[in-house]
Amino acid sequence: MGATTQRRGTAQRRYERAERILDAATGLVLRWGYDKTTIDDVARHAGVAKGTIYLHWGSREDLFAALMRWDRAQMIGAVRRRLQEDPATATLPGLFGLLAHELHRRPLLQAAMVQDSAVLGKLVARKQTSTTTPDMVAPFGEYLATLREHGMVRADLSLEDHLTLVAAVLHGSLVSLRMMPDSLRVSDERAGELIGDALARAFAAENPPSDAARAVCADATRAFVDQAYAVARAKLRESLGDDLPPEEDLSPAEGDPS
Amino acid sequence: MGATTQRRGTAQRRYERAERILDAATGLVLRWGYDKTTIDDVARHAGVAKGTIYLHWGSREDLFAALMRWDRAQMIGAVRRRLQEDPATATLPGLFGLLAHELHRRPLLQAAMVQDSAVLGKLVARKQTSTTTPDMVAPFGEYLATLREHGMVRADLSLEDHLTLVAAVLHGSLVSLRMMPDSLRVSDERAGELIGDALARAFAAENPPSDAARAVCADATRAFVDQAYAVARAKLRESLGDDLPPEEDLSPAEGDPS
DNA sequence: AGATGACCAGATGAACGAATCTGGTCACAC
DNA sequence: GTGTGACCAGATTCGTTCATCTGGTCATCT
Repeated sequence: MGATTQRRGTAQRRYERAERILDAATGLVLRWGYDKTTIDDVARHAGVAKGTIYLHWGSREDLFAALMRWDRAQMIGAVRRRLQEDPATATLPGLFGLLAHELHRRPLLQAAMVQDSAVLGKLVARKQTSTTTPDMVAPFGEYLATLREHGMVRADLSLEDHLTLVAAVLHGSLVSLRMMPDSLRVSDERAGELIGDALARAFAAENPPSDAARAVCADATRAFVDQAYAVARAKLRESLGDDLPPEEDLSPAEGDPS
Repeated sequence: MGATTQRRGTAQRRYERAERILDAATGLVLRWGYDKTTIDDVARHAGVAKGTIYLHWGSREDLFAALMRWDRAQMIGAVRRRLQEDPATATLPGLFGLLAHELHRRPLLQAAMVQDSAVLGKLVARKQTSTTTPDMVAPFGEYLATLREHGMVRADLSLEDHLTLVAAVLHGSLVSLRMMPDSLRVSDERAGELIGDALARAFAAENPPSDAARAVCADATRAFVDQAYAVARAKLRESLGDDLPPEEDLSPAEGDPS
């Protein structure tokens, strides 16, 4: 019993330290850009020694890969939590609106999505970040198929059509908001609403769905997000190893990237 | 009479030469990028002497400004021509679909819109290209107001909302198409359809419009495009001066940027 | 009058060497 | 067992120099 407690204490402290390092790295990359952010800087801001970082990750590259995965897992986790808190959001518009909203709150993921070389520097050339996550294409296709069977979305759009529109709208909203003159800019919140709504309307079938269809859609939406979350967690575990606590032990800070 | 004919022949030849130069410059910028394209290169490809370019434009910068304006005027001209040929396209979805389609055919305007530094090089940092053309914001607002009065679009979206969605979707479609894996990519034609359709659905009012409303909308659409074309032409005239023939004397090649 | 291309001042880019920086290591301290 | 930071090889940066390039000019030719 005591050995188990001690073991848990150590892993918890390691995870918290990893988080501190990831937090520090995030802040510095956003401020100075990837190229200018050194391991030494990260260590100092995280309040650890430089060598300590190598206790968590084997190389600089691994640290920054962990960063993206961490932010992504947190975003999907936040969407999932919102879905759980408010069942009314378990719809197609709800899902896209939440996704857009969470994405708009995450400058690092935004930078990755728009391949912002000011932030990501050499990472841009090296990693061709796709707006689709390959692992999630098939599950998204299945989710859409479920919606289509229940008359929730138009039957005349292919998976490619759907992905094109989702990618275009999510991506475009990030960039065009930045470029919009101040007098014409809408809030991030509003942008999220507009995006969710526009996609929902673009995909909506002619006839209003039945209540039973809505219920199936809600279940399918939650299942899809659960799956996305599981994939994101698995990826993050590749970067954090045993430092990542089991799912039920998430730290309270997760979901608030500050 | 004879002097007038001679005058016209000279101006026509000047305009054609200007077009040859602009055509050559376009091709080279797309191939080598703005930074690598020299005036000497342009002259050689256009089959004129280097000094001849300075008979049309005072500086390298002016030449490349003319380039963008030329392409833009051609795009809007093409949209306008399509509207005239097929009155059924004089609708909101028709307009956006045509715009998207023409934009997808114009790599230079695309590069400007997405601020592609591979193509535009130093021009990117210098000129903060907005996805909105300031001169066209108010006319677009008026066009929307007309549509709203006649129940053609939702009454709950502001001008900012509309612009946000238009900018996001047009812009996003350019970028995300490039980033989509080959197996998932749709054709440019299809992308244009999807975009026009999505925006139309996003903006559509609840109730189907009357035939009278449709007619007003068609008139308003044509008037809006006419106005956009006039603005684009005025801008182009700033770059070409008297070399630009009056509107009715457009060369047959205009509309086919090849 | 109009087109041309050699010329030139200033800009650019490549090469080089020296100084500095940085990712990764590991002996040492606790 | 864990955390540390001095150390070091290689990478990067920066200033200097010089060769080459390029935008713009204008005397010359047609």
